[in-house]
Amino acid sequence: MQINKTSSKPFYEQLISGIKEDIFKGILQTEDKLPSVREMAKIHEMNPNTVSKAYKVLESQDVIVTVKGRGTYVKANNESNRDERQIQKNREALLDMIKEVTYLGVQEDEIQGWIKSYFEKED
Amino acid sequence: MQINKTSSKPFYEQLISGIKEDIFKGILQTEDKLPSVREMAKIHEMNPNTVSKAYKVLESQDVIVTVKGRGTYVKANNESNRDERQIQKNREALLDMIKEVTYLGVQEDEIQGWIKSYFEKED
Amino acid sequence: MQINKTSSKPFYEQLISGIKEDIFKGILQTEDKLPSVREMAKIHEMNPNTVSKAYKVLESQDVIVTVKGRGTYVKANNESNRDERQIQKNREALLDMIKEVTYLGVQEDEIQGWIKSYFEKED
Amino acid sequence: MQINKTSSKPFYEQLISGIKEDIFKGILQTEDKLPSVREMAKIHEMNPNTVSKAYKVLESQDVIVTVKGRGTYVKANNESNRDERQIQKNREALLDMIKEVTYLGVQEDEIQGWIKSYFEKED
DNA sequence: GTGGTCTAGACCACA
DNA sequence: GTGGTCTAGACCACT
Repeated sequence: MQINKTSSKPFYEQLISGIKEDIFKGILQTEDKLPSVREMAKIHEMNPNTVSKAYKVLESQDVIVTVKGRGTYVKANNESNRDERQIQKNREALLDMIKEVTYLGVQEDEIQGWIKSYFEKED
Repeated sequence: MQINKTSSKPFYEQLISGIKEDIFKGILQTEDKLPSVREMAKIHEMNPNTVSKAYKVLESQDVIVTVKGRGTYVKANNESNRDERQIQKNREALLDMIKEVTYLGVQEDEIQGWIKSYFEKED
Repeated sequence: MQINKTSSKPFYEQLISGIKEDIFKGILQTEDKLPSVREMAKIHEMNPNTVSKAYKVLESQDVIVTVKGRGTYVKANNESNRDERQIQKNREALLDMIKEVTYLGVQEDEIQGWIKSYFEKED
Repeated sequence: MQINKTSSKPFYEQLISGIKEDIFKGILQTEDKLPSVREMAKIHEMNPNTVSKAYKVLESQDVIVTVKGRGTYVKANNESNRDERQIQKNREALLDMIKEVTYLGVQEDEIQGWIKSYFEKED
């Protein structure tokens, strides 16, 4: 997982999506132990508070679970349990962006093309 | 155009996309005069400075022109003159967001569907 | 002389340079009578106050002279009487602009080329 | 960098060109951290909002990046990626100014001289 | 500590 | 009347 130090996206959000990505890709499996807050902070050269914040959010989203004195673990990946609120939020932001590029002169086909080629590359 | 006072999206950004949308939909035409800063502020019950900020951003994006002492006008939308740099930036941000929702469990079809229905609504 | 209604340059300044331009090109000769404030305002569809302001500035710069009850006339074109203050101001603004395009990646040669071709075209 | 409090040029614009100049001269290097908004405000005895405004413009021009909670940094100056649109705009404004000084009695040689000596000074 | 947003209110230039 | 600049001061999000 890479943290982009010059991105306008907050570190803690980058951490969150990074961890989710790792789970999605299978790099992190159910029951796997995550690095401790301090370790993770060292790895990415960031403030432990920032890592802590990310873990708290992930816990509130039922993605990980923290056991006092033992550490933090990946929860069973309940795929059916989509966070619709989160999705809705992202959907709106995405449509805003579509609006933006449309205004810049990009047509629907072109956008769909971007997405298609993105998913092809990912395979 | 509606300003959502409880949204986390700043007022001035809401104004910006609202105005762009109005132009895109043809509600605002080239050369049309926008409400004055003070009027717009009154309409949406916000501070003139906030409106001014939105207008300035739109001007820097070549969407409107503002002439001191006279007002603010919609600029000709020079679609042939695509700002590839700007498009590239937005394209990247868009793909980041796609990545994001993908990890939230959304499939490619679903995303393509969102976009399709967005463009259908516009017609 | 053309007044650009959507330029960010104030009308009265456009008028001033327009008149100076006409004098420089010989369209307006020494002792020629300028249109009255009201006429000029009608011609360019602007407020008489705006024309009046331009005339006042030109008068203070010794370019024209107003005779009460008779009208406004072009003064003897005293070429040696360069308005150094005005030139200095423009010189600074020009260098600021050079700084700007330099920052955008334009080299000295290219800029000198622009200017050269500008003067060639004018001949 | 000096801010001229009596100049008609707005503070924030003076700041913008001052910072660009520092970058161009190498005083500020890629990835360097700029003084914080509040520090910069203190240094030049101005309101933090004014500094903030300058930083925002510079960010929209891709000159700096600002990361919430961390500060503002000089971006890599991607010279190969010339923004032709922006250059075109400045070129027109520059030629307008040339026209202006020409009517004030300045000759082509003199203008070319200004530019030449500007670049010589920079070395 | 960092920057971002918003308000309120003053003063100026232009039409 | 229009927009532009600047200040002072409040509150919020992120590190």
